[in-house]
Amino acid sequence: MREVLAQAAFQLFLERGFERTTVDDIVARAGVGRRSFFRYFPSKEDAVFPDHERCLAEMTEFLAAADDSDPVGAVSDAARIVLRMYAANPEFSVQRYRLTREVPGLRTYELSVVRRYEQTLAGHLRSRFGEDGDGALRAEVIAASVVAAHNNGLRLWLRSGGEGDPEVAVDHALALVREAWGRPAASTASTAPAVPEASTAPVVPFAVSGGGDGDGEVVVMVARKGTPMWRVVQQIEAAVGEN
Amino acid sequence: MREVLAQAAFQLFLERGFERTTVDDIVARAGVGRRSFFRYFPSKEDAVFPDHERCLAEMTEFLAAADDSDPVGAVSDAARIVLRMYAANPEFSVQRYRLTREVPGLRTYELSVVRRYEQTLAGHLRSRFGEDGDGALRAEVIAASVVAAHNNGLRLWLRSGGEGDPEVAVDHALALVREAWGRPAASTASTAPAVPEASTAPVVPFAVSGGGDGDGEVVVMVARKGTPMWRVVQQIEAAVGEN
DNA sequence: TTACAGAGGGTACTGAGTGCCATAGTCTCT
DNA sequence: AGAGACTATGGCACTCAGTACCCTCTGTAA
Repeated sequence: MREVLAQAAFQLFLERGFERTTVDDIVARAGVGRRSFFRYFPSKEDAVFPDHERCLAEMTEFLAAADDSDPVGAVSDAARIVLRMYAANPEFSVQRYRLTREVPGLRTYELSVVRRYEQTLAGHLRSRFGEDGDGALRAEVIAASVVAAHNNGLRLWLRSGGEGDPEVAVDHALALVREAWGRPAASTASTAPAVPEASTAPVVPFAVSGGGDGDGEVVVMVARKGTPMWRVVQQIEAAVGEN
Repeated sequence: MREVLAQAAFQLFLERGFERTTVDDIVARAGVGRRSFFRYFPSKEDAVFPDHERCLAEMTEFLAAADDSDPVGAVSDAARIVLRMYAANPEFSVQRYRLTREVPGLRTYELSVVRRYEQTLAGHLRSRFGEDGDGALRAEVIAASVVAAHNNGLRLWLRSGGEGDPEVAVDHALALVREAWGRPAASTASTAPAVPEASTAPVVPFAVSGGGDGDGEVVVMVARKGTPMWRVVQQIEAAVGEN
């Protein structure tokens, strides 16, 4: 039934476009009641990505069983799981890609899906790197890199119409990431110098009327050297105005 | 009017929550017609992020004027523009952060905003790296890394309640990215293009010696109203000093 | 047979977002 | 001053996604 609905929906989306297809249209073609649609898909967008939940679960399971010795390799392999899901149905994936490119609502929805993959990868890396120090930072940056690399290779394949093997492009992209992050780089983390807090107002803005029309007005500011940048900007924004 | 609506909306979101606030509630509090709301904000979510459009335009402008010698440094500095927008209104940013964490719809919306920043950065890198070979790949991965690093530092600051200087965490995070992807060394602040614009210099900084030790020194700046924020900041950074 | 459970269907409602038109203020040209 | 145009705003009606509530049907166990 879920399958029937997903297929009916996808057909209609290709025929009339996503926005010009109502849920009533979908359930009419599928021959079911409108209420049933929302039983199987929380939203209209979900019908376009019917298999991501399963794929996400698969990735989670894979990472839980992964070897601890090479976390970056593990998340790279986890990303390949997603790739294979796409590669398993080239024509569907390509059509969906074209559809998603056209429809802003679907693009946004896809972002939230990708984000969940990314967070799953980041969570795994975090658990290996540790939460403290730069562990969380490295985890998130590497996860983002892996996802970006994967998506680059995947899009390359999708734009080609689903011809050939997508894994070669993705492998190459992931190799580039591994080259940058894979080896344990000597962290030259220099603890940033603490900026002293000025108790007195660091910035004193004056608005001075200029030519006569309000637009040529000039703002004069006085700041102490060493004032934190954000505090200066805060004052200036208030003075210069948002326009 | 836009401002009035945004404030009324944000108040109500904090009071009753996002979903439990209808557009009718907002326009009632703002004292305007319902139709006007959608004139200023395409969707209810947009009212929560009223300044991202301007910030994105600012970033685009900044990158268009950026030096070609150090693309990674340029996109890092571009990311700092976003940071400063958050830092300019700490209490608002923190409240919005907490709100966004709670509401799935807002999280998704924020993702689409972040994505646009990322694509802007990637576009700039792509134009410098070249589209061919690994140029596009490197551009997208580095853009994703920069965004992830920026967001990590930003979230750290937001979770702290907006205390202190967010730039130190973000600088540190961006340094980690630069270490992995950028060329060696090159402090970010020192690459700031030194001045410029003989025609209409928007900012004229003066350093005036103060007490005797260099720390009490005072800087006087003059800016025309309507000057792009990033240009002002650029000048001030050169004058106030990097730290 | 009744009791029950679970899948699907139907109806009415809320609320976001849009299209269309009316009205008021402002600017310009003569 | 007055006609015409342009812009900002309000009002109204409509579509459609998503939800709450209740109904029917079917199969199973006692």
